[in-house]
Amino acid sequence: MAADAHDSPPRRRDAQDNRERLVAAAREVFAESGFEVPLDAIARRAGVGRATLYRNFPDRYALGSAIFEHNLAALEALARAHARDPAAFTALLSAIIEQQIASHALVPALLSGPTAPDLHALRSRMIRLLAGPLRRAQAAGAIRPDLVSADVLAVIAMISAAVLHAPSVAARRRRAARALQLMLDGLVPRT
Amino acid sequence: MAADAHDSPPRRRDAQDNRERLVAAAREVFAESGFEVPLDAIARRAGVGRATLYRNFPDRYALGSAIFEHNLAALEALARAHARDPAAFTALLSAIIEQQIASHALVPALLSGPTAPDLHALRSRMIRLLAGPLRRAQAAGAIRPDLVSADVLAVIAMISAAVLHAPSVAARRRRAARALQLMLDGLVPRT
DNA sequence: GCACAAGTGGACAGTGGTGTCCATTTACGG
DNA sequence: CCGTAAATGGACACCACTGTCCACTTGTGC
Repeated sequence: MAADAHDSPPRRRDAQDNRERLVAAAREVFAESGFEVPLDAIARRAGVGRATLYRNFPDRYALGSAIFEHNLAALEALARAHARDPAAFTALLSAIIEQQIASHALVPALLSGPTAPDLHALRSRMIRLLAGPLRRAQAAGAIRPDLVSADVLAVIAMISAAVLHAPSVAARRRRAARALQLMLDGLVPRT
Repeated sequence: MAADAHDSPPRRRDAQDNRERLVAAAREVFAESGFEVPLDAIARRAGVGRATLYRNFPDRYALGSAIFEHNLAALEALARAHARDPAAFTALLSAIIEQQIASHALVPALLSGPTAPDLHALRSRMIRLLAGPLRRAQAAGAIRPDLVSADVLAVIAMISAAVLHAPSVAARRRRAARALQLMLDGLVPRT
């Protein structure tokens, strides 16, 4: 899972560059055209041949994992930064949505059934990452006590759905904010 | 829009039967395999050739519209039945979700951008259908007063997303109920 | 610089879905 | 019954995407 740099003979610099370019291109293209975009487009955007893409990532989900991995590291850092903050949970939720707006890869990766092998590990990390903040938010009375991990994944999927078909990034942000507001407050008026 | 039975020369009975079989098959297949299923599968299920399918419905969305039309009629009947009930809104919401569980065609049809021509009319009917019950629910204090039509479509999309990847119809129902509960009450505890 | 392996990308065949065409079948009116 | 036109469905050509192969190019250690 973290055996990158020490046991295999070091890769050529250009090869490593291409790999990074591919991940960056994938993030962009997924954001523009959704997760089901043809892989051709990603290779073209990265300025490499198809073969290079397939050599680095056997399929679409491997690419998704790479992006997901990257995002997850950022979220874990954020969680550590808010280690004692009862508002960490909602901050993480916002960050996750923002990532979804930027890449469109996270949620399909999160939800896809048993399609993906290592993807399951990433999903577990995501759940583990949220467990602490969720518990703290519940203890502080900020989040309903009956909310469980599966609910949180569902909530993420739900807000993503509200965002999906928006025409622009700005529109996506607006809709995400509204959806999060409705989700937190509920449709039934308070007091 | 409702010029079916009087101006064109009456169609042959078998042709009409086939058309109905196709719609029924489409509803089943969409429910089992999602809206993006190959049209072959629908023709096979209906026991007709591909050409017959294409003659009746130029594309996937025409099929979606036909199902949608049918569902919408049922919802309009339901709305009339609850014409004075302040709980009509939530009843309609539940019914819509239930339809989505049963067909998977409604929400993609509702959301798809400018892809579809007559589909826009159906979406408008849906919004109009919900407007009255929404206003009544708001007047009764059952639904937050700032909720607008666009929000309602978003809410429908959100709950559908929570349901999408469930392995069975029973699981879908369970998840739909939970999502609706979270949506109505909100994630933040009450009182 | 040079040799050599790592890496590349265009070309290629395979696959699955779409939409159309036409010889044959089937319902309907007389 | 029979003639006719509507209707059918399998065959066909088409297209987009996938995944692999191999002759060539490019970094890297000496």
